Amino acid sequence: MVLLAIDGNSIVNRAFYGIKLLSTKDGRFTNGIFGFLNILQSLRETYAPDCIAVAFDLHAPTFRHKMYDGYKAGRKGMPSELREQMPVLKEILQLMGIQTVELEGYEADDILGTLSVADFDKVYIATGDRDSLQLISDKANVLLTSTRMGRTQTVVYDKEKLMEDYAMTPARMIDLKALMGDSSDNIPGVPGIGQKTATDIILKYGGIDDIFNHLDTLALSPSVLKKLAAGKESAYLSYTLGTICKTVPIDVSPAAYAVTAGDPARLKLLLADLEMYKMIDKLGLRDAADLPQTDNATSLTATVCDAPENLQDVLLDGKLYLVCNFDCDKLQAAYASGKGMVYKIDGSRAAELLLLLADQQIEKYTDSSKALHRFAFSCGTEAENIVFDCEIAGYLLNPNAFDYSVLTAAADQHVPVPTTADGADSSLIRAAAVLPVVAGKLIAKIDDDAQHLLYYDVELPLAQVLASMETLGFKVDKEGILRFGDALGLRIDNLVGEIYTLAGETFNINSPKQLGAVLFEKLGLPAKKKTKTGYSTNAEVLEALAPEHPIVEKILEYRALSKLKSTYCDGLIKEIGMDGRIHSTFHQTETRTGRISSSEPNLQNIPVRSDLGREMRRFFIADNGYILSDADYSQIELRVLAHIANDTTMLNAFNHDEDIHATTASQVFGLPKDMITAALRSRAKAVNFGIVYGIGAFSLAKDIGVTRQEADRYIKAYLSHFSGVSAYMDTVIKQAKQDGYVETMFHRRRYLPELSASNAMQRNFGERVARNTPIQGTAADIIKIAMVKVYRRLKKENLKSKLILQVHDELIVETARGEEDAVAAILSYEMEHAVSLHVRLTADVHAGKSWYDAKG
DNA sequence: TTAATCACG
DNA sequence: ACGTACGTGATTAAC
Repeated sequence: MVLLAIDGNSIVNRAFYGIKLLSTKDGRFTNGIFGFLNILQSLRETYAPDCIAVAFDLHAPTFRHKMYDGYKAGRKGMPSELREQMPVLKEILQLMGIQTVELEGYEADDILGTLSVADFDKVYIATGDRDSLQLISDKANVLLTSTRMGRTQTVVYDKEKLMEDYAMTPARMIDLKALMGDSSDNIPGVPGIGQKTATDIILKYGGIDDIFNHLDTLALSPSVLKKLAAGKESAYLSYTLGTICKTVPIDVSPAAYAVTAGDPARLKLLLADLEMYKMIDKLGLRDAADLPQTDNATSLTATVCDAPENLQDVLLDGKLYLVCNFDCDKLQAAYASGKGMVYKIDGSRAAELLLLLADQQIEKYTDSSKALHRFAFSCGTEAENIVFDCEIAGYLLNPNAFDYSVLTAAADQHVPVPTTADGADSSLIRAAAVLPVVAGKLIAKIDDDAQHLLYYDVELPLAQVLASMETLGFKVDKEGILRFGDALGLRIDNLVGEIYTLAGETFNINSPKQLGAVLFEKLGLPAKKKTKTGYSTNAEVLEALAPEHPIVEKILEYRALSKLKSTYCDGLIKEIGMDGRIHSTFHQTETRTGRISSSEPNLQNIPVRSDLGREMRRFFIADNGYILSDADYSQIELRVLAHIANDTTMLNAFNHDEDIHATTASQVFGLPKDMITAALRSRAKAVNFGIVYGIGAFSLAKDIGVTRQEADRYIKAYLSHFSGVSAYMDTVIKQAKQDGYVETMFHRRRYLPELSASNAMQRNFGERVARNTPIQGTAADIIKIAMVKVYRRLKKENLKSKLILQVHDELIVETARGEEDAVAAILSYEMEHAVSLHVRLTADVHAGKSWYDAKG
């Protein structure tokens, strides 16, 4: 019989500190449980144990005080975020059919010690605690695990490996600890003797009895001998404290630890409640009975059949419920659910499906409407009347989630998912089968959360706008980019040569590690900052270093140019389609704040701040017969803040068309407007940014190069003069702590489990996010509304001009010649009138042949 | 796969 | 005492 004996407290601690805080929507933390179960499963796979025991501490306070990693110094005990997970973990283990062991007055490792000498053929002791290495024997191995950044590593210790790493037998590990002590365990050891000395002594003379019985004959330095003599009593006490008990009165019969069937149905329910859907699959529980519905077995099998001759017959109450799989915009397979069965529609019937999609009368429910819109566009038609998109609904309900698939939503909403005969499309079939019920549940929640308008009038229509932008793409001058890239390449080659000469050697300049070695070791420049892995070599550090050595400036230029070449020239060239245009993907359910993101390629971070970088935009052009119209909001986030905070000073400034940074400067520095210099205005601008981001004096000081105290004064002055903002910052956090989430003006929601973290850093982060998200998110809501309005106007007025890009506060329309004025009027009107605030919104519109020219 | 860096709003 | 502003995505090196 093989036993896997797990130190529950130790492993769950490793998991807790090694994985960032995860929580369910309603704020229950789950990262410790999640990590523990992952480690448990991987150990089960590797060692295939017949028996499992998970031991937990339940020690009387007077017994050995073991502190856990991460709060050794604090002596506070387990943080509440972890403590609350322990009973749930124990319940899960019970439902898994795994024995947990705890006994008053004993720690987990005493229980492990006892089991390690029980009547098993092999015992694997899983722990994160090196103390247990003393338990190694011929049949007992220690699996020492560590978790960092969500990844677990396990080192197997048997006698040989212990000898290799520590040159000790298991029993000598106790002697080692008796001499060197262990601060995290409150084991004193011999004062003044550390690991190195202790190891030396033990290797030469043996255990503490051998040492102390012959103390006067040992060939050791006088100071060490003196310390040993003085610490004898402490050493023996430490030996006792450090010895793991192997005689805990627990059941040691192997049969008691055999893994039983447990209760898969309740386990599945509990894991679903914890929103650990992947874990349900991982533990093989996907097909476990669904508890609330166990008596209704017939409804739990999806019946799949070929679509009827007339596709209209797949409708359910006149509605189309559709789950699709597209590849390169081509329909691979679609499944529609209705009338108690699931219909398969394959690619050959794409044309018929399109007719259904284009039918204004039929309401469509889907897993991803953007894909449907793209499909329709690519076939030269449009998908009409899509009333439900599962992905978007899930995103609005909780933008912190990992995926928004129909099956995840079903699990989330406790909708029983049917099984199917195994097939490649199994998940599509099951998703289609539950889509009507899932849609009903999610829509009810959307309404509960006051997100009706956001869902139906903003996000659903926006999906079509994004699909259109993706389909249209942005025309680029490929030859121009190639030429620019070649020119950059030449200059880069020269720089590389100069850098090698100045360094006196060749090395990989792209490697921060090698670069650090050259700058800070070989050339002896002063290292200002360190990263986890070595010296920091970022632009901020290098700029400060530039006067010290001519190589630094070369490196900065090299960095800038190679970034331009690799990311923008080479990177964009790869993404140019057969039509000479770049078709980025726009993500509608990616960001926590409600913004859109762009990838493959990212068109939202094309350079603009530096002169050379901005040149890239000359290659983003309009088609023949078109020009580009570019409209951007002026200070939209600060205007949103003025509105939300209802701050009279700020509202006045905006409504009188004042320069907001100058106004801030005048308030913060107590000077009349005409005494505000460019430098003061620039500082005030940084203060305004800081306010939007959630401000800290340190960062502000770093940003504008004043002392911390100075920055602190600016912030205090700001808040005293902008009392509305000051009040908003307080109330939003109070509200967030009370509700567990923050909202934008249009009820876009973001849950903030960080706010109840006991770790001050995490909590501070939560507070900054609470201050920032309603601002950034409301601005995102507003431009999304504007996009839908602009798109509709262009369409309604039969203009050839099309919206092709959004960059957070900026819209770009590829404008047909002759439509310039109409487009400019539409952009500025719809952007400025997207919503009605207490401040005017203003948008600046410019036109030009390239993005470079069109950007004011 | 993660860390460092840097591009954008 | 400790770390240090919000939100993204791409590239490179190195494990």
